[in-house]
Amino acid sequence: MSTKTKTLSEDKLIIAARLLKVVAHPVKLEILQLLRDEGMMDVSSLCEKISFECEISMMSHHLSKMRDNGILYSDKRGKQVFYSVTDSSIFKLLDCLEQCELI
Amino acid sequence: MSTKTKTLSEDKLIIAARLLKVVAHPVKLEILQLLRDEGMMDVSSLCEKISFECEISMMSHHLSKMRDNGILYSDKRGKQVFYSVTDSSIFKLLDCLEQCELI
DNA sequence: ATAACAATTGAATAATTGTTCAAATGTTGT
DNA sequence: ACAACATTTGAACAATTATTCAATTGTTAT
Repeated sequence: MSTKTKTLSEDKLIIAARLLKVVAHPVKLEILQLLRDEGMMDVSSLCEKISFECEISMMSHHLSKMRDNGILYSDKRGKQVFYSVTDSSIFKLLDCLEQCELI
Repeated sequence: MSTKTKTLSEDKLIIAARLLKVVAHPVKLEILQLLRDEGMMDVSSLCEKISFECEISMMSHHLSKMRDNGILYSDKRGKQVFYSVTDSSIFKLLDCLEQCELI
C-alpha cells in the first residue's frame, strides 16, 4: 500500500504560499486570464480590456509584482512593453479555480 | 472555431481572489495537505503533525478563518473539535501547486 | 530640441493580515 | 462543585499589501 499523493515540503509550502499571495487579487487573476486567452499584451491594452477599473500606474504595479515573482516576463518593443507568462503551468491555477465548487 | 477556455466573471474573480488569499499561507496549505492525507483531525493533532511551529491558539485562528470562508467545517465531539474540508475540490489546488513549474 | 506618448518609480497613506497572549467557554471525570 | 483538558475569543500590536499621485524615464516623430 502506497500513498499516491505528493506532499509539498516546508520550503515548497512557503514558496507556494508566496505565489498564491501574489496572484490572490481579482485584477491579477484577470490579467492572467487575458494573457491566456489573447496572448502577450502591452500595458495600455490590458488596462482597456480588463473589466475592473484600473489606472495605468496600478496596472504597472500589478505587472511588475508578478514579474518580480517569476510569473510574468516583459518585452519592450518601442514605446510599449508587452507582458506574457513565463510558464503556462500557471494557467492550471485558473482551470482549478474555474472548476472549484467553492467558486 | 470556438474558444474552449472558460473565463471567470468579475464577481467570480473577486470570490476566487478571496479564496486564494485565505489559503495563501504555508500553515494553511499544510493543514489542507494533512486533511487530505489523513482525513478529519482535531486541533491538537494538527498542531502536533504540522511541520511548522504553531501554537494551539494560532491553529484555531487559521482553522476558523478557513471555516468562515467555507473551506472547512468543524464537528465537536466531546472535548475535541474535528476539522475537515467541506468540498474536496479544494484539493485540486494542492495538485496544481505540486505540478506548477514555478514551485 | 521639443512634444507626445507609454510605462515605471517611489513616496505617502490606507487597508488588510498575521501573531501573541491572557482570559473565557465548554466538556469530562472525580 | 472542582479540576483538568481542548478549544475559542478578542484585544493589542506588528507586518505586509493595496492604492494613489506626482515626478521620472525612455521612445518616437517632427
